[in-house]
Amino acid sequence: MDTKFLKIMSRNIGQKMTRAMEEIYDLAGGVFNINSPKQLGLILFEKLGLPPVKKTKTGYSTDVTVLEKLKNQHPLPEKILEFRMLTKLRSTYVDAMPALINPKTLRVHGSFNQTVAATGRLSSSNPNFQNIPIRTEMGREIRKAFCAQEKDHFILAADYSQVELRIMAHLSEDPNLVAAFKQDADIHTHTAAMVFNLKQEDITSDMRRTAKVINFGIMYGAGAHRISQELNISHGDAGAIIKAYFERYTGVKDYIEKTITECKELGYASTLYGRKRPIQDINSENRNLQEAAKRAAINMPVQGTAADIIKIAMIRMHDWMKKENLKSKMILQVHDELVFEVHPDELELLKKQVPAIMELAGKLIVPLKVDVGVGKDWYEAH
DNA sequence: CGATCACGC
DNA sequence: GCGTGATCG
Repeated sequence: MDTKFLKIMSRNIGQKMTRAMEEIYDLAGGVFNINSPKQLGLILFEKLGLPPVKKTKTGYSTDVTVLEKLKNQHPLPEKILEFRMLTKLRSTYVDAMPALINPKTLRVHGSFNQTVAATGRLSSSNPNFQNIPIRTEMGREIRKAFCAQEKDHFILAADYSQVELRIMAHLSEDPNLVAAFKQDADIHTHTAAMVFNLKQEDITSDMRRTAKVINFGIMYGAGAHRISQELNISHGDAGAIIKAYFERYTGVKDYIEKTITECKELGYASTLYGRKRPIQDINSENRNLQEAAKRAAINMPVQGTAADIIKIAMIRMHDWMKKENLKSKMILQVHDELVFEVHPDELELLKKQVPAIMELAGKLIVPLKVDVGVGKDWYEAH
């Protein structure tokens, strides 16, 4: 860990927080606890009279989707979002990491839990290395603190490209999806072309974004309800897009139906390698419970098989590194990614062998693809 | 300690 | 869909 970097970052975020806080109190016309959704709800929806978009069990929702929708009506919601991002980054990551450094090793040693996630994934705790920010630039900066212990050593990150969709292609044997991966097409652009019945070169970035939501949604068993929320479109439009998808990817449709039927008969869903997850609620009388169980049943073979494959890769990686007496270390797993601390003499070897071992860990009817990055820290390695 | 929110894949 | 953690009340 680069603790000097984290210290500076903490100070910088603190300054931004103070500025945001002052602006928030100004816009709200008074002091309140910004971290309290309850107090914030009163300010937004009663004092300022903004329209409450969504409710929670206990009152007004103030989550990111709500505040995004209120952005164009009042300047406060955007400032709240900024403040929330800053506090999240500082309290969960920037200030938490240094406290977890082991004084003997000067490293942070988290736990990878093998018997927590129902699908067979690992989970990570104290700290959770599997949710270090990457999506926003400010968050991503935190990864600069995750660096090699010794000078001249490197961080190497290797991640499976679209592994879950490739597994869906294998399990469903859908000709369209299989062909896309055999051509190594941009899968979201490919799906957009299918759904909107256009040539790939005519796909706009907005259509691609829609297709990306659909691709992920399919693997989560999402229906028109969730898709409409994610894309901020009507329930009817979302339904039409899903219908178009299943008309083009009939193999995926059949596979999903088969998975649910089989789960109803057996009481479990399983991965390609036979790992089982009991899903009792699949035959529940309660509609909500049964629908949730269906989504879990659809997702288990995909998410669980990806977990099986990366675990096979990790075992083979360890055996190989031991046999070759390597000084480099496999240090993190992030569901579809492995991270290594690399001795400079071994860099070229690992750059070649790590993706090779990962790509061979699963035998699918479509190729597995692994992208590799190298740098002095986790930020540069991506 | 449940609820809410936000970070990741 | 699957997780962990900070914070509030």
